[in-house]
Amino acid sequence: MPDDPIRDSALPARRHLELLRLLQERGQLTVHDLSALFEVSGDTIRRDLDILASDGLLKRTHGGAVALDNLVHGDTPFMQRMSTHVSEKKRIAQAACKLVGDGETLILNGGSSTRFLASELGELRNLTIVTNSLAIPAILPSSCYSDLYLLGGQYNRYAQVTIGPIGFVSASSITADTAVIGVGGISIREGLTTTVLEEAAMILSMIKTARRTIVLADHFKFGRGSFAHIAPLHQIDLIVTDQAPLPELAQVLADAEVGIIVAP
Amino acid sequence: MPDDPIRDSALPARRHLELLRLLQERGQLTVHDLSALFEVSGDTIRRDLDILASDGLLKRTHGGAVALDNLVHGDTPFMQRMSTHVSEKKRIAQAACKLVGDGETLILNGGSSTRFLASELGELRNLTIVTNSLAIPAILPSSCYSDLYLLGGQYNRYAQVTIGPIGFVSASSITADTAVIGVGGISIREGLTTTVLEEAAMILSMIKTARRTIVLADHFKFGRGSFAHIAPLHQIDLIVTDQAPLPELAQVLADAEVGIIVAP
DNA sequence: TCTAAATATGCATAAAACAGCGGTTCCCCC
DNA sequence: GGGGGAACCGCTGTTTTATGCATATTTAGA
Repeated sequence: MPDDPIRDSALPARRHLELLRLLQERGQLTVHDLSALFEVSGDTIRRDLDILASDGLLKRTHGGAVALDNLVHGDTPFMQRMSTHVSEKKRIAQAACKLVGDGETLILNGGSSTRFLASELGELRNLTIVTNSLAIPAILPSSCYSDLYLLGGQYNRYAQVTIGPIGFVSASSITADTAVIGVGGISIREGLTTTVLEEAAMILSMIKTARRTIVLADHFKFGRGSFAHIAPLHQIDLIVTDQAPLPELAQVLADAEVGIIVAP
Repeated sequence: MPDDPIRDSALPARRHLELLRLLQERGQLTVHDLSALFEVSGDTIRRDLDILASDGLLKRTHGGAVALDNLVHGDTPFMQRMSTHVSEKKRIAQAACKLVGDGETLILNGGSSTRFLASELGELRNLTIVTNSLAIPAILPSSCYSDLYLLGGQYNRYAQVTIGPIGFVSASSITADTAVIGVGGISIREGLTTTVLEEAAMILSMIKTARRTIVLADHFKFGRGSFAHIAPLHQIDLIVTDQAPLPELAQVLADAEVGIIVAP
């Protein structure tokens, strides 16, 4: 409408951009405020937020939305990552559990996804687990493992992991059945990526140490690339996710012989 | 006294994030404080905490919640040791602190005494710390160290330590200024002893890696011998305790050129 | 042991979300 | 120029959620 000064750009996309900018600035938005600001109904705002939430650009809540720091360079508080997309990660963890058998040797890296997996392993028995996460030993059900090894190295306070070489545990080399890896992004051009540079090399070692590699990734990771490259896609065997990737990425994964399991 | 007024916390999710941030900062929260801070009823806070607890993001307690990092694994017999002779161990830790200077490299083994020491290091700066305890990184004041290394190895659930060779950290050998060691017993006949067999060899390696060894031991340890022998008394330099040992042991220690510091 | 505080449970209320409907606008293509 | 369709928007009634309050119960601490 020509009578409106600022809001004449009635395009929804414009409103979405403005909305994200505001969110970045304030950390949270309420439907009520936005409705007044843009002079549209609450329903419209609600629909906008739903769309943005389904794109993983914000976290929808009762009454509005809150920001989720998806900066590529990850100084985002770990607890925040633990508290976003909780239901997706839980479902992924439960699906991944079924891929593991009693008595296997697992390597787990230290991310929020692998933590959820660790807490879901209660049904299994006699696992041997190797990890660089200091949180996993605390939450891992003690009934599921017979041996648990922690990889030594420099401690990263934010991620609560150690970073170092993994070639040896107890002074001798190891081979594992399965590496279960949480990553920062999965994209066609960059492959697997993560936010912490030093961690990338460590994760690659984990992949090479294991006969089979399972990557845990919610669908928001698809198409995203963090700055530290871990490995090309063909180095992994399986991706467990909550929603199938877009056809283009799916095709590339198929060509690379990477299986995809979508958690129900 | 709440220096940080939370202004617009209309959204529950925002409150949850803020709450987790506070928790990470303070380690523990009370329902009462949070209720005042966010200006909502205690019931609401209680429900929030329940949700976050069910997501595995914190540990619920009577009256509030604690961070998972600070959680000393529920019902380990280790907790009993943490809660016995508390005042003695605190005094010992404070006295031992004064023996450490800024910028030193410390090796700490994983016992209740060294944990108390770790929590008292807040005044120091630029330490490099090497430990096999998974609890120490969680309680160590982040202001005191510039680097923190965790020794890898097999995880002992009860003591929350790793057991393995310490010769390498990040693939290269190390030398430390000071090893601070908590032991199970100090006796004339058996020297230094501990309860976990595998740990004994590891502690001896720590002692040999450091130029100086300080043993933390409350007076109940004197004359007691656990079954795993660590080293003879002459291998250490100092004992920090809360009460002087009996003359006979004191004489042997003097002959072995071991200094004794009695915490006031 | 005893007492005060904290929790659990049920309920009431207001706000927000959801689902469906109809109107409008814009664009594409005939 | 003019359908036809798709997207956008606001409205209405119903359902869900968040919150606070009252009561009974449990817990922690003196």
